[in-house]
Amino acid sequence: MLALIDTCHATREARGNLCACLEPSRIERLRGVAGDLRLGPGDVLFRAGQGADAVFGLRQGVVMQSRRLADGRRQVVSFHFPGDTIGLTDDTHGCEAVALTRVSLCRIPLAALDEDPALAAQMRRIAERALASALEHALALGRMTAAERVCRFLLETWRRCGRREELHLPMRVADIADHLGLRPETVSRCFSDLRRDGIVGVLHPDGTLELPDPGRLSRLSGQG
Amino acid sequence: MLALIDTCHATREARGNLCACLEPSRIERLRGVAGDLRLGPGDVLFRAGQGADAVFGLRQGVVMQSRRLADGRRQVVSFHFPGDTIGLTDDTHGCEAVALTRVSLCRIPLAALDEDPALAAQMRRIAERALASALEHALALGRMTAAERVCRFLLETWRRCGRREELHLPMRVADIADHLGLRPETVSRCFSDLRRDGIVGVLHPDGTLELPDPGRLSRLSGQG
DNA sequence: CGTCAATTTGATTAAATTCAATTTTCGTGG
DNA sequence: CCACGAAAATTGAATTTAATCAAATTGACG
Repeated sequence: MLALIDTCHATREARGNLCACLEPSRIERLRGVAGDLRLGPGDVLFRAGQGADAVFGLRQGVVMQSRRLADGRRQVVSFHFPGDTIGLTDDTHGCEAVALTRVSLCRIPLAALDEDPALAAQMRRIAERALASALEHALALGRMTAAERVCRFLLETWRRCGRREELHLPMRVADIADHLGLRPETVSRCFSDLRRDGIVGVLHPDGTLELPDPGRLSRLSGQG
Repeated sequence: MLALIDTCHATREARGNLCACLEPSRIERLRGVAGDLRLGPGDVLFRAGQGADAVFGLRQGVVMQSRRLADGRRQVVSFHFPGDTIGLTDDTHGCEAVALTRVSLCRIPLAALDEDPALAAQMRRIAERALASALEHALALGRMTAAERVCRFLLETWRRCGRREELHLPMRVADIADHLGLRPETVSRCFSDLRRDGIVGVLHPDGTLELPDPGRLSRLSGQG
């Protein structure tokens, strides 16, 4: 567990790591309450409607959060990558969280927040960032074309995964579609167009996609 | 100012009143730091990009928050009604906030949060609710038809305004359209259809709309 | 009463969905 | 290692929804 929290701390990013803000002494204290968790592809971290008594720091792997309307229509709320904090909600989970790959998380009981004001403050910052990012996403859904949404998604994911040459996308096309408010066929067509124009490389069977020119993606994503 | 905070406290709702959670002694302390603010229609509370050093409790009136893409496309992020807390963000405002009516607010410096853990905790709850509501909205934008979005908007606004027989809608059709990711013409057509079917009454010149049967609206809003 | 802006309504167009068919990928077992 | 079957992704054609363009109506305000 010691190693776990250290790794969690090492992954620190401006984005939203719960431990990122804490001084060593605080982290020391956190060790006592944080739990370890490992999941495989398809495993459920929590379900919609379930009570929330902890948040999770994602160390390794990719997690997807989604909601459903009664008639089956699905909205994929977010994809999470290492360093992200998952499970932030008001007493009851509104979404279901599923692992898309092998995943390793550390579990932080909400009770720990009441005991540590610095942790609670960091939690608020994370909630604020999540809110800002949800509003950005709403702007994309409400005001961007299909092509723009796909470009923005790739660009955003690229940024969040460390701006490497290649992107690892373990989710299915249908998941991306439900994230962007589109149909899988539409997402597929957008990918094909981007490939044809040389803006993205081929999508390898393992989910790896090459991004030769993120700058061009940016221009196509409606002033991202 | 005393009366202001009392009113703010009196407006308490489960929804998101900053003062709602506080015991009288806390509120007493808040009096020392909270400021009063009054705006008229069209006045700007804050702009996008501006640093955020305070949040605002809305006592009276309606406030609209919006963002813009570089090419002019606009997303109306939210409408706020009495009892709401406005201005929650990560250090810099991502939206512009404008008064749609005469508005009265109390201003709470963020510094006050550092001094009062209970206030900070309430702030976190408010951020979490705002996040949940932003995700709901994203679901609507991504997965609902134009008619469903309009019904959901009316229903949601009706709930937030105290479930009265009539609804006060001081915003323009274009504002609702930019909120729902639609064009004004489309929103207008949806309203006309609802009127034709007797689901809403006439929209009076002062912005008042009668809602004879919220239950039917609910059924039309995609399992709202 | 006249002007301007906002809304409403109508006709046409464009974008994305839907339906359908084909190809590719992936897991399983021979 | 290769063949087979199921699931996913891709591509094509038709349809639907909402956007766009355009005109008429309504309402606010001097």
